[in-house]
Amino acid sequence: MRGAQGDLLRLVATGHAESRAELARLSGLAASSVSLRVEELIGTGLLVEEGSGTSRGGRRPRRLRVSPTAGLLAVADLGAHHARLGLLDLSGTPLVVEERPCDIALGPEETLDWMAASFDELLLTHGPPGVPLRGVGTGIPGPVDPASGRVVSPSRMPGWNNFPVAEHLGARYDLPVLVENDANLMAVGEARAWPGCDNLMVLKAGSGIGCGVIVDGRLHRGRGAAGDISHVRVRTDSSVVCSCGHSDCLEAYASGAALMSALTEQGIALGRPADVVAAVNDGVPEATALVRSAGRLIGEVLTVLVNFLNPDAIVIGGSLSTAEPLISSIRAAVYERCLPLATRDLEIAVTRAGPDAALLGAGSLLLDAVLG
Amino acid sequence: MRGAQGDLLRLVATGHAESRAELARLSGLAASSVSLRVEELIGTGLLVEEGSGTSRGGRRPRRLRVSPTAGLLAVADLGAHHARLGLLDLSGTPLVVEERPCDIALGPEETLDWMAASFDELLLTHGPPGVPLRGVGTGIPGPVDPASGRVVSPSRMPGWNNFPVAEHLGARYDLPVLVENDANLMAVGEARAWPGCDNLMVLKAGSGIGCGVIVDGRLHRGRGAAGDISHVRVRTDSSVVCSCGHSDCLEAYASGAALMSALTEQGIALGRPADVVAAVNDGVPEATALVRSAGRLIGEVLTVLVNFLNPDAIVIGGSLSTAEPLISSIRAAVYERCLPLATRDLEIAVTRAGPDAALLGAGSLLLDAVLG
DNA sequence: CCGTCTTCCTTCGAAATCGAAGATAAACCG
DNA sequence: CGGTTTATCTTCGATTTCGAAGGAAGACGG
Repeated sequence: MRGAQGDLLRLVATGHAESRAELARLSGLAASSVSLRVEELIGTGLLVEEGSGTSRGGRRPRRLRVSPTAGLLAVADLGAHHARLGLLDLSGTPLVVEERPCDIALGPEETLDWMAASFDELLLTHGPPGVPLRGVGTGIPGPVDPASGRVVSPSRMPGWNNFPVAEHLGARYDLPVLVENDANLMAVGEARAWPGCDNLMVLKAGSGIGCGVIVDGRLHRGRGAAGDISHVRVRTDSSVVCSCGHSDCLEAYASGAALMSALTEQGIALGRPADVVAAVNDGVPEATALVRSAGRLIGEVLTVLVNFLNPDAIVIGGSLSTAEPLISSIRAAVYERCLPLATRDLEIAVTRAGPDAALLGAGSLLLDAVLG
Repeated sequence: MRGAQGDLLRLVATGHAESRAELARLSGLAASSVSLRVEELIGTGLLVEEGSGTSRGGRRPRRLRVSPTAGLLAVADLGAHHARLGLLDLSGTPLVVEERPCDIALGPEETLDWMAASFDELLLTHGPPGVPLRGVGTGIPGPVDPASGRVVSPSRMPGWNNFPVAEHLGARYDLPVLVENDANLMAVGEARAWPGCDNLMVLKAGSGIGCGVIVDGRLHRGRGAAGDISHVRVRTDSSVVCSCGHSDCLEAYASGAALMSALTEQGIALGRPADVVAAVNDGVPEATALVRSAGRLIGEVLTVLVNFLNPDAIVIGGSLSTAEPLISSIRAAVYERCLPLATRDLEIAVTRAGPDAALLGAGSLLLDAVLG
């Protein structure tokens, strides 16, 4: 699976190429070499030829696909109280996705064991027999050091600090293991849904506020902590001290958790961020006003970043992203205050990849590891 | 100069490789293939063998250099009232650099003609005879569309809006032509002086405030306007309307132009930003106070970007960068307010490449075009 | 319906690249 | 000072990759 062969397989798996001719164009190899390699890949059962594609004026291409029996990826997206778990084939297509309640406060060992048990269960019930598991990946709602696969100073994951998640999973699975921040995975997942957009900011608005950054088509990690916008100081009348020790952090005003506690103070008790959206859709004026103000604050922070990064699109996901007032007030703030040059072709939109974005992103990154 | 040969030449020219062995390691080619190519490059006179390097425990490498007769690059860095002009050899080493007064307000044609005449003069007086000019590049103190080489909505370049600078130069020189924003060029120039730092923010503090961004070792352009931080809203007591139409932009408080006009109001009239630095060094308290406050404002804007981009270093250049209070107040603001995770290994330092950073950056980018 | 055009894919000799083995040259060390 | 180690560079047969030419399959147009 090494070298040129991996490249070709990757191009097919990611949907960038569907025929030998496309592979030749995209890989830069000669058409003859592509044919040779593809023949080998079909021989080893990783690729299959499946009917023919649509003609572009000449002979129809013979469509190539990654074999459904080539392997499976087990991926998860851990949240504070819920996790999404799924199985993907090597082209990143989900076979099954489930959301289950869990509690990361139980600590890393227990949570990861539960995750592994859930994977085993999914494989038993939904995994086609004989298809091998080829990689395991999970998103974490906190900072992750990409090199070591450790959780680093998470703010809301008691007991996880410095825990070697990748190592722990690696001991159980003798396979490529991926551990990455959840917003980063979301960003990678969205990136595939935004072809032609090489620079993307993906905002995850849920209990917390996360952001993943795609630069030049690839996930930008910086030194590991890139994309953090939750502890930016915002301009407000009041003054709130955030858990990070500073005052007036964005997170303290605009995160799902902050909205819920503000609503509780007003006598409206809710259980999870999605309930805030429900309240907004039910026309609860307090909820709508709070969400609007959160959107404005988020938008004001984004103006700085839009001028600086000049992305093609801002994509908003997470459980709050279905609140229309949030999106429109973010849009208003960004378009009002950013440079025309930066907003001229800027799209601000909700997630295209949907709630499985992080799982798809995990699949995408795992594929690279598997085909390394 | 195409393909593998260009790659090898580039590695030597950029200083990444000095011997055949290093070339083999960095290019991924087999050592034997490298030897063949290098022999050819020496044959065509582009590369020369020059003595031997220092041993790393075994046989000493035979040091390779780009031939001084391989070609010249003519580069310029246009400012509002002064331009730096220089000739570089193909390894990006300056043969001569001069600063000359000029006035971009005369419009693009006149300014560019003056630039070309200056290049001709430099070539006559300092260019070794028989060495061909291989590329021409210039930095522009305003936004440049990288694809078309046009100036786009510059704020302080009357008559330049939408002028096709690259095309104009291309008509005069039948050579690769580079036109790029000056802060971007500075960033590229600094990047070579910061090996191992793949993510860099380079601040140009002069009459205006510019910023170039290096992500993953390469210049980040976004849609063409990336790096703009001058029109970010800052938190201040007073309220000033900026030339962009919004209020309280960073540029209106912290740029060299803003500092000069503030000092003029206090009865201290100065001619150029460097005079502000002189005033600070002379212990003029008004100047020092203003520079400190400018540094704090810049630093507060940078906190957002540091959390977001998580760079390896912030490099500060431009004529104000020699004012020590500016640097220290930027440092203080960033270290105080950023996440520990983001500042743990963050370096905040003044330019290593010096006043020629933009010229060196132009050379670096031009080399890519020449060896395309 | 039949020639022409376009695109896709394969065949096969030519050329580039690899990589193992050896030659060269210097540092290290008792 | 001579053997040992380490690193650089070259030689040469084996392998991979290329690319021009041609075959295959369908679109297009009269």
